[in-house]
Amino acid sequence: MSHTTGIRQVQKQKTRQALLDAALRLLEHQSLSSLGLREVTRAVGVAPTAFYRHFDGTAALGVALVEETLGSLHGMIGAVLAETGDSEERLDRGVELIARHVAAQPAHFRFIAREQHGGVGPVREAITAQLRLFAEEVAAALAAEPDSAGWDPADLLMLGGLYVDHMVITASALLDAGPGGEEEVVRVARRRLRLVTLGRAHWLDEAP
Amino acid sequence: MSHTTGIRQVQKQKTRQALLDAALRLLEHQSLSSLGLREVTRAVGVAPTAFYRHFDGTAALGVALVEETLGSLHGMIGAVLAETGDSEERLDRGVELIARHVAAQPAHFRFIAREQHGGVGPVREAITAQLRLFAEEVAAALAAEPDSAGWDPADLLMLGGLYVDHMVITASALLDAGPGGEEEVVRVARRRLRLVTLGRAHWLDEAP
DNA sequence: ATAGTCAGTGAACAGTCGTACTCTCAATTG
DNA sequence: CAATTGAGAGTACGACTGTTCACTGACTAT
Repeated sequence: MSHTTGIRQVQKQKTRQALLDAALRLLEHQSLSSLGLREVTRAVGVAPTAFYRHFDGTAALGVALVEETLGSLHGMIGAVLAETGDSEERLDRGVELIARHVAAQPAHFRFIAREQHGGVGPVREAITAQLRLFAEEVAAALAAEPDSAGWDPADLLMLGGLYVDHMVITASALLDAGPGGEEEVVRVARRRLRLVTLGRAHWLDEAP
Repeated sequence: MSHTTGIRQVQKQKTRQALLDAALRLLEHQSLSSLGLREVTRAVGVAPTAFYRHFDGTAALGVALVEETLGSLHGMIGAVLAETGDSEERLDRGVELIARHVAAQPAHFRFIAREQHGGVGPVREAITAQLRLFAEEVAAALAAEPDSAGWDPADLLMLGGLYVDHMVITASALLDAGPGGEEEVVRVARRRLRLVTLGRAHWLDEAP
């Protein structure tokens, strides 16, 4: 075996990441379908043709950005939901978690919110698939709770989807809210969640 | 006074509408920020320069499309909510109303969902403003109901916003769902609304 | 040491784009 | 009637786009 550092591979990954970073920055003020291939390479300081060494086109770059953004979030929500403690407490913690992540990586969430219904098919589908995965994870976490006794699995998935959609809406609202307006968004998001939780508590009151 | 038919004005409005229609059709598979001015005029069969007689640019055209799409919906929701009848019944009717409108004018709703978080600032703001108006209308309609006795106005606005956001999500889901999958979307949307309604019924159970 | 691999270069291609001009000629006005 | 208006046509401009091709030269495997 050799002590090869793999300089080649490392450098390639480095420029690839540079392309992703530059694209994400450019996408803060426009959508993917209007993002030019040359625009990205220019921002990195690389010849336009070098782009093809990493991606087939801007659409493929978009899909990679989806993975980068949402791939790292898996399990995190489940971890929060699995925490012990008061229901109200967990709820607040979940909202806070979102707020912190959005504040830490605004561009990533902006991108997701923007391209969730955007004009580039493959990217849209990638986001939809990831969000559905999240909904299933949340549903699985909910199923483990005693409050979910007697619930139809399909209804749990419905609830999970409701939470996920709300998460996306909240993230987007946080981005749209200027600095200082975030507190109000968080307050409303918490009340919304409380209302949903109330509905959940009385879901089985009626006859199915 | 004259019996002028105003042929000039009529023709202008006609081509203006043709531009809007053509743009809406083109926007089904791309987003506004990538829509070319020439692309639209080509679809209409008009010289590119003629575009400026009607809009400052594609952004202004987008704002006009927002007005056209959401302007006609005002009051409709209020009318549904004002209907007498069982709460469950009204709920189903509301979902059905959305489903019918989305099926009747898919392109309009696709446009709204796509540009709500899109890359064109003025359009995004126009949509946000209209949706907030809807939320306020819904809140006002809810306030008139006996179930809302004792509710904080801010909480009613929260609930109205929840309904509106849910409406947008449902519309988008209907568009993404292929033909035949719509029934499932409607079913889930109804269950979501029922859960929210349940939460609403028990909102005042706890101490504020 | 040598041959091969491959990330990145640079020039050139045919298009498309937005916008500024001038011009036309039918509808309107007085 | 004649004078004016204004929606749309036509041309031209420079700038930008995605993609192709042959190429260099540092790294890699043998």
